[in-house]
Amino acid sequence: MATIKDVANQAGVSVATVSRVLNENGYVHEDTRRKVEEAIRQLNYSPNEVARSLYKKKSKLIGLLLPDITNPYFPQLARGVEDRLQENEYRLIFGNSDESRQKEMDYIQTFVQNNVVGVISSTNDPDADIYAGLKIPVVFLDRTSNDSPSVYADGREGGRLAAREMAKRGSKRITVMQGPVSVRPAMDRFEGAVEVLKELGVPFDVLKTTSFSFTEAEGWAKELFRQYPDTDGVIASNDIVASAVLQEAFRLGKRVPEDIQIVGFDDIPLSRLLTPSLSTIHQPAYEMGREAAGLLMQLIEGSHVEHKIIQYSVQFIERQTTRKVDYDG
Amino acid sequence: MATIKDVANQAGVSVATVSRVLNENGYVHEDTRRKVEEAIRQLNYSPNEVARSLYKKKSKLIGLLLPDITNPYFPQLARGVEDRLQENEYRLIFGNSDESRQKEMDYIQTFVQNNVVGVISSTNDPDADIYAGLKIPVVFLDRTSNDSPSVYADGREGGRLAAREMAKRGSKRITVMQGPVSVRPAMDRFEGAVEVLKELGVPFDVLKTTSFSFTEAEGWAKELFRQYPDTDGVIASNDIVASAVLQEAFRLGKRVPEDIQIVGFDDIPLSRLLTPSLSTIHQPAYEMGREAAGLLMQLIEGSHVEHKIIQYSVQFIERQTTRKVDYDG
DNA sequence: TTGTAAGCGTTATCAC
DNA sequence: GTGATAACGCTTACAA
Repeated sequence: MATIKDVANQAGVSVATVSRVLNENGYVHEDTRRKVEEAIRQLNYSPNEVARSLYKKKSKLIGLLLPDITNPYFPQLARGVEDRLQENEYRLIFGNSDESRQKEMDYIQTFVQNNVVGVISSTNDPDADIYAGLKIPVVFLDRTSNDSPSVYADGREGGRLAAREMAKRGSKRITVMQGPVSVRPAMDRFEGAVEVLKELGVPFDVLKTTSFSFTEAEGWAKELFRQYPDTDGVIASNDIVASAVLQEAFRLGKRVPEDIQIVGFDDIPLSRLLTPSLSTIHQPAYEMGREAAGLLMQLIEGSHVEHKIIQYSVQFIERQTTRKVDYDG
Repeated sequence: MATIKDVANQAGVSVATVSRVLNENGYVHEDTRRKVEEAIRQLNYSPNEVARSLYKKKSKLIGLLLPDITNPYFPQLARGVEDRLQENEYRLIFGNSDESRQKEMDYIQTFVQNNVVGVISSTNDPDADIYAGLKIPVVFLDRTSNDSPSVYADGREGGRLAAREMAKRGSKRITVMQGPVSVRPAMDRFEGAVEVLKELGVPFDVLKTTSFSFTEAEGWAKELFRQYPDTDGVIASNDIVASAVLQEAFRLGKRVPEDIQIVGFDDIPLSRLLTPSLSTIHQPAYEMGREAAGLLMQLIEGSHVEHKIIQYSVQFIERQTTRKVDYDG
């Protein structure tokens, strides 16, 4: 690979001059600029970001930490982040934490070791020391904490919405699936749902689950119907689990939504391709990713940031796993 | 952040000594080692990877280029890659190419600028100059080309399998969905299917599609039944499209698999959660990702590499969108 | 066994 | 306008 020195030689100038044309600062005569640019072209030179980073103590790298990209909700967040970042030439060092504290710390450490200028994280513990001690901006995505910059969706309201829509559509014996307690959005949803159900006086049961994994989803679904065989409405902890419940309901010969209604969470792309298509609570994942990236870049570039905590509202997407209502309320 | 110099001061030794204990090379007295380690601990020091990378012209970073992580097949590849790499402390700079040549080149360039030691790419054009010109090892994943190192699945055989199983189960008027022509595995599947269908003399039609996107999948499905309303078997180009076809079939009142059989490709996690669950051609995506990472690391570490091209075999997963056969053949 | 110093490819300061 | 040169944090000859 050609270095700035090679370019300088080729153009018959000093490295300082080359650096000036590269960074478009300082004076440089039009003729020399042309010579330099020509040399750059000839040598197909492009600057070594590592050397830059070392000197400036700043890179064009950003660390992204997600729980598990294998859960279809996260790729959308990731794409939003990436697309927005890419517009400003930032690149991503990416890692999955699997909700493991250790992995999370390891990744954060290598982010720092590689001079990343900012971090976007969907951690379960935004208040952990690792984050507090960071000297670079951090934006929490799909998570929130006190007044740290964060972008997230209103899970609690999502839970309320789900419960309200179920009740409105006549479910009388609802089962609320409670996601992992350590995952904040999961708890928010759960609490929101319970809040409304109590308020409305609708009887309900709770099924605790401890993961969102595909493999376990089927297990939760079976467990659900084993424990509550005559539930007529399920508020699932996310769309994956909802899909498993839907499938299990069919296996048991129940009609959806006639015998049992189901609502999911997230609105992952596949939920509309199910049959019946899945009613769910929509979160604008892609947009949230973009927003987090935008916020982070503002923080990095030091401009004054107005709203450091951005809450997106969620939306009930009526599809076919819930019944129709022809009145309003 | 503390530097090696701080550690040296704190321990009352030179930076060279610190470096020696860090890298466990050269002689260092047990007592000094202890002093240094103590200083490291006290200062919570961890070496600057950027400086290392600059000096050694080698980082612990690897570039991963995937078409679109939003397609549920790719996260599995990505996880395989990441998990394997992580065992050896390599980290990932990650990008989505969207099958765009420009984006691809941009990413490859920044990979190089950041001193990555290797690249894993699912490009549509492994023979492009960008790759040929790279001075670092490249492994093609889910793709292959001549004798460049690659890890991929036998798409052609997948296509044959799909066709054979459809025919065996009695579909008489098959529609083969042809994926994007620029995507090699898609073409392989297609050709494999056509090969067998011709061989067997089963009449078939072809529906050309140009993407794997969720949003367009529904369009292809509608188009399929518009053009070939009485097809009784669909070989879809992947599971996403297959799901859309399944849904559309229901909408049109067709019974699956009685009236029409459907086979997908990839075996993404959600395919088994559909109802009826989707029969499909399984590719060991996670394993392939791991393998690609392992191969790349061998290449990086310069050890002799035996089989540079690794083809995985695929497998027909019989689920509920195909009929049962109680004889064999 | 340990220290000194050169060098990795940049940028920025300061002369000229 | 342009060119030396120090500095960024590390590793590795080479000396001691």
